[in-house]
Amino acid sequence: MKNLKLKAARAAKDLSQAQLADLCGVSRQTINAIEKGDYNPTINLCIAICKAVDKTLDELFWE
Amino acid sequence: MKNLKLKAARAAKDLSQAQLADLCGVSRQTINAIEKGDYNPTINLCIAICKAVDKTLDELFWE
DNA sequence: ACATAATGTCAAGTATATATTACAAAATGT
DNA sequence: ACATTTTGTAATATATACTTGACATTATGT
Repeated sequence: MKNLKLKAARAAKDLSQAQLADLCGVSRQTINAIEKGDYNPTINLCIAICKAVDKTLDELFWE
Repeated sequence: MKNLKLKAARAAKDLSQAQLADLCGVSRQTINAIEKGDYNPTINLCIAICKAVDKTLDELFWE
């Protein structure tokens, strides 16, 4: 399932997938895949993403 | 860094590492390593752990 | 003191998260 | 219309999460 909460949070910060990837130290494809929902990132990456877009784990990754 | 919040939550449910591992569908060693803090589990496993011990991601995996 | 359960840890294997390169298709701005 | 940025999506490669099996150590109960 797509992660629309992440997509929205990223939009709210006016970041492209590439910029967010850069902030998190991962590739753009990884961010793309996470938003698209077809994989299972590590908790450390989730935390890095949360910090970059100013959200918490529960806000972005809890159903 | 050790995850003492997880250790406490597991204790509060009176679950052994092996029992928790079973509930989450992973090996005991994986739970042990996560509590010990030397690795970086996937978000799906974190969510499974949270559900098993009745906590949220922020409660167990946010600093 | 003994038995058993729970935890810590190691080595070798398998599965999968993530990287890299590359290209096509949508958006967006001018 | 054109140019540029952004996004979607492959293929192949590498790092690492997780497994299995095994043994040692520390708790817990009787």
